Amino acid sequence: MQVSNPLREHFPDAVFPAGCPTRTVIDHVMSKWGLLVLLSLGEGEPLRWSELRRRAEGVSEKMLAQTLRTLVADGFVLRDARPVVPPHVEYSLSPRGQELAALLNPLMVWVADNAPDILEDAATAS
Amino acid sequence: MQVSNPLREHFPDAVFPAGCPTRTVIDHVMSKWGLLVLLSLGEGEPLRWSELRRRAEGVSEKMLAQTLRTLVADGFVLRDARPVVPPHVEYSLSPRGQELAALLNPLMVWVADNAPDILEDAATAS
DNA sequence: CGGAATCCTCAATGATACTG
DNA sequence: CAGTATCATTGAGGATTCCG
Repeated sequence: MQVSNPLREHFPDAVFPAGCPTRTVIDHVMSKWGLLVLLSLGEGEPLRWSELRRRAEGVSEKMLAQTLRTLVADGFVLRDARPVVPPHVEYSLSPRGQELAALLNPLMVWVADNAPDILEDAATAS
Repeated sequence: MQVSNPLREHFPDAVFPAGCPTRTVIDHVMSKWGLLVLLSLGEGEPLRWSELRRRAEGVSEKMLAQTLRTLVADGFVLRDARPVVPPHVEYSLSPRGQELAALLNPLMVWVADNAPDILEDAATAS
C-alpha cells in the first residue's frame, strides 16, 4: 500500500535539517544557473565558455564564472584548459555530474511537458 | 550509441529560453522552500501549517505563506480548510504534485547519499 | 577567448507585531 | 491555529571595466 519512503529514513525529523550539508549541495545544484549549466552539459558534448553563455540564456559572465567554479569544486564539472593561444577551455560533466544529470533530466522533461497547464492554473487562480 | 536526449528536442537552441514559462515553474519548484515543502508533503500524510513549519526547518512564516500560495496556485498542493474554531487547515499534494514529488524523490535521495563526498571535494578544492 | 575585479542596485528574505 | 502587514536588511545578481 504505502511505498516506503527513502527520504524519511534519511530525515526522520526535518526534511533537510537547517545547516545540513545537503542544503548546501541543493543550493548549488538547484540554483537557477547551476541547473541550466548542468542541463546544458548533460546533453553530452563538452561545451566552451561562449557556448555555455548561449545555452544558459541570460546568464551574466559573473554568474557563469561563479557557477562553474562551484560546480567544478563540487566535482560535477570537469574543466579542461588547453595551453594554447587564444585560450581554449572545455567544460564537461564528470561521472558524478552525469549521475546527477541523469536524475535531473526526467524531472526537467516533465516540467517542460506540464509547464503550460501549470501556468494556466496559476493564472486562473488569479 | 547516444541515448536520445529528450530535452534537446524541447530546446534546440537555449536550454530553457529566457522568459520561457518553464523557467517560472522551475523557479517555483526548485526554490529552497518550495522544494522543502514539496518533499515534506511528498511523504504521504497531509500536514498542517505548524507541522510544515517544523518539517521545513528554518522557514519563516512569511516565506511559508508565500510558498504555499504559489504551490497551491500552480496546482501542486491542495489546501483543505475546515470551518472550525480554532482553524484547522491541511495541506496535501494534488495528483500533479505527486507526479512531481515522485521525480524529485530519487534526486534528493541521491543528493543525500552523495552530499558528504561532494562537500569533501569542495573543501579540498580550497 | 576566457575570464577576474569592482561597484552598485533592488528584490528576495527575515524579524516583528498584529488579527480573524 | 493559521495566517497578514509592515519594515529593515543583505547579498544575489547585473553592468562595467580590465587583464593574460
